[in-house]
Amino acid sequence: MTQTDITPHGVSISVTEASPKLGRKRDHTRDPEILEAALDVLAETGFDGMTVDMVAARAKAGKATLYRRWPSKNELVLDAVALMKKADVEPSKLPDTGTLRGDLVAMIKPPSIKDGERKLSIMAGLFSMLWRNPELAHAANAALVEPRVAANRILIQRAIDRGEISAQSDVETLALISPSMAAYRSLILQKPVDREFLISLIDEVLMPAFGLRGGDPV
Amino acid sequence: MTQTDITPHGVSISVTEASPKLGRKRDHTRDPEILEAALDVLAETGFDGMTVDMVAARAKAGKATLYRRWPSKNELVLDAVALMKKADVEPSKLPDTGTLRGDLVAMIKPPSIKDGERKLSIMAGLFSMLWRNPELAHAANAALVEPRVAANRILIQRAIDRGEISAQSDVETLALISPSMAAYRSLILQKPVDREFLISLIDEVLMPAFGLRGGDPV
DNA sequence: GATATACGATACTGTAGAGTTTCGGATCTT
DNA sequence: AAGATCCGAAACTCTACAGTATCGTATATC
Repeated sequence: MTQTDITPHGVSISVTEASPKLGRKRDHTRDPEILEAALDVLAETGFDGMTVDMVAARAKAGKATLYRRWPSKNELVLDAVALMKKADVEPSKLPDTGTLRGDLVAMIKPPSIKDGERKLSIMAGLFSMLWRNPELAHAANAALVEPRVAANRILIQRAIDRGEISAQSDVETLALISPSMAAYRSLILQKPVDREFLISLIDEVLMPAFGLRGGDPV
Repeated sequence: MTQTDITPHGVSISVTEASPKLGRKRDHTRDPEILEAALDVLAETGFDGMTVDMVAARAKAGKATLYRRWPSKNELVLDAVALMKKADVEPSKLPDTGTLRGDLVAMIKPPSIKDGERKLSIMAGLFSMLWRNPELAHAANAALVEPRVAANRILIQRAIDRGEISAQSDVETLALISPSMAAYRSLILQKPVDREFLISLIDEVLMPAFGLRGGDPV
């Protein structure tokens, strides 16, 4: 399971599997580039606005090359979304400031905000598709949202463990607040999910919901 | 401004405006039926999956009839979404139980839940479209979400006025919590926004955020 | 360096659906 | 009742795009 072994989506095209004694090997090193291009186009135009030609052009690849690797636009997008999982937050890299609020604030550094914005764009682009494709809906949630929710879960659990917040707290619901409101704000209100918003979210909603008071030290 | 004067979307097609001395008048009484059919199809298949033929079939109308009234599928959908505004919650009909929690719980009676589900379906169907059409995004928010947020604002303001919750409460942010989390749960998690969820939302998130304790008397 | 193969570019095919036109029948107006 | 106009149905055109096929070029393997 190497790093480059990304998302073969299980579809083996070559049935004959003839022995390639001579010639050129299939260059799979460009797969991630193509998938990233697909994500860009997806985020910019949405699934239905997105054409395979756009993706090919963006990746400077031939359309035929894309079809050599993915049997359809659907599979391409599915793989592209799956690629996002690589950005999973490692538990060991989570902030550990000693207070829940400190941890939450530490989570919203600029690179994280930008990453979040891209994920929301991709999510928005997927939506019409999502509605008719439960498999994709699940994959999208797993790749785009669940990592952040999982991180929140860990931070909250830590706060419970050190007695900062009540052990009766509903971790599952609480971990969903921030992603929920960020998604709504971005996807529906089409307003930016910036530091100011996230801070006010922490102080106005999250901290009270944890039974704590929001603070000013940012 | 009569009741039936729904959504002329400002496009006057008849340039000549010749005097129709004889014959049959255009039957605009069916416009709402057609728009409701459009909303149904939209909720079921999403904007991009929706075809004008589907809408015509559902409304038992000819496709030509639709195009006689709306210049394009876009305008049709725009008008259909605008139609939803009719379901605006009248402030005078809002519950007034004496406590904020009582009011909030009273808001989630079954018919309201069903209405909310339909709105979320429509919202989901619109999404890919929304992404490329800010005008529609605004109209959708105004018609589908804003009414509920406005109702929440009123309930919260009342609670402030009678001293139940702090006057420093951020009404705007707090009014958004419930719609945000409901939308996220439905659109992204594709889980039902049912009474159980809404109650736990009130008790686990809203009430603490208001500085109150959730109660059991449902 | 020869050769087989993958590559990017581009031309092509097939289909689905937006929007138009046509037409016989229904219905409002006088 | 008569005539003008609207209706639903269905056939039609046109365009966009998914997916395929072709071709000259580039490159890895031998």
